[in-house]
Amino acid sequence: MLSAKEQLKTLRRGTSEIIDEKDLAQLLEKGVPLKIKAGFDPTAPDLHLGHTVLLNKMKQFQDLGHEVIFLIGDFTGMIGDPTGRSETRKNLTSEEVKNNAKTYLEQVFKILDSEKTIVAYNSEWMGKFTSVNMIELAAHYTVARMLERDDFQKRLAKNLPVSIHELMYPLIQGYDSVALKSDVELGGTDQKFNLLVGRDLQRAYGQKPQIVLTMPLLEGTDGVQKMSKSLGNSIGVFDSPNEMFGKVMSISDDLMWRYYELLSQVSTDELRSMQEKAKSGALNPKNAKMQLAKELVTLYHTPELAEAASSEFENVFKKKNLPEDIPVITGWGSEKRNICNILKENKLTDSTSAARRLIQQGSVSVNGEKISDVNQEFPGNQEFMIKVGKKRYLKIEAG
RNA sequence: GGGGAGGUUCCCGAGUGGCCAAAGGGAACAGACUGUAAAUCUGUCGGCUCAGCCUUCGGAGGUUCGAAUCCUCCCCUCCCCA
Repeated sequence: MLSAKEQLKTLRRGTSEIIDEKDLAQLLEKGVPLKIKAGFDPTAPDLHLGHTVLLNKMKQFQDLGHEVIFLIGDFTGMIGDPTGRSETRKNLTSEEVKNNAKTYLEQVFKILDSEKTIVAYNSEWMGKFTSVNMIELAAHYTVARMLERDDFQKRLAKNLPVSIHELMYPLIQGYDSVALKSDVELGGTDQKFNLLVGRDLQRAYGQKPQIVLTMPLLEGTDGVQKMSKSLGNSIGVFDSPNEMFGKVMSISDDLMWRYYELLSQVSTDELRSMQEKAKSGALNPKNAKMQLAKELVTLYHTPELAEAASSEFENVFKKKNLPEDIPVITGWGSEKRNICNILKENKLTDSTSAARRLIQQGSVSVNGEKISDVNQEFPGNQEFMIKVGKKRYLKIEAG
């Protein structure tokens, strides 16, 4: 095991807050593996890079020889975490929760070592919880303290409903820490309140309160809002190599460093030197971004696919060659057909109106020649290539 | 149970009888510039057989030459009182 000091240096990277760092240092000094807890609600079965920030931190603990517990909140999932919510979450059925949990694990072990990870479900203990237990648990916390939470405050101020069961959520999550006797709990900054409740409850149940370590929420590709699938700014763990590579390349330079810090294995020292080189002009930020994209594709796919995605990228965008995976359809014979209809029918545009607009804006080309006439027609008995905007291609084969 | 506010195009949000396919902002898309950067600027942003036509403003009817705007009923959300 590394010295406590070295461990702390690794663990501090990208971290938003450690409560309390001194206590953590003390625990690490002992040189024994710590119980690291991180809970996941099985509500979002599609993992994106935002989720991996936390997983990376778990992986670091794991690599440092600690015991990482991946807690699936199958019980809490049925309640729905009110954190940051402007409205009550829809409750999940136990069926949905089960399915989501399964998908979750498949994705998670791309990062965590499945051999070393302990997977726990909080229904294991919560399912046996009696109503008496529940009331005892509830007695450890006051309404006023619970309502201090910002998200509840906002809702109350706006006269939006807060259901009683939502007040129970932090208590149950906190009780998980009691049940697991965790030494450290990880979570996003938005989880701070819940994580702190865990400390209070551990104290109430006669345990040593856990260290709380919060990780920042990763911004999405827009660089502003947190990464979320519903906002359309996410990079999914299961995105295809080309897609993932392209999305990473499209982020801003500032955001790139953020991604480096939170998603990459590049060491903190090396990262610092890269940033300096980029500043002085010795390193083209674009190359740094390529490297990051390659690293991430390697991690979630394979080195070979990362290499392929990288050269495909160079090929298409730098050398302006055609991409390799252009969809191909068979033509429609000698009959002549209107370009707008061709675009619409092959889903290159949403409607013929959209097709017309794009043509008028000069973003449609056939065989490399810009189309300007909305009424232009093409027979389907010869091969040609349509390009819409920068990314949409379609090849028509003679038919 | 009583009283009040409101439901508008992907989202937020103007619009109270014709000039409304509906202001403004955001998102998105396209063009310029580039490193497919980002930022910025410009344009587009319901549909169609596209200089014209058709369908939209919670739902169904009605008044009117003409309704997102007025009337009736219904559905939904929120507030206040009980």
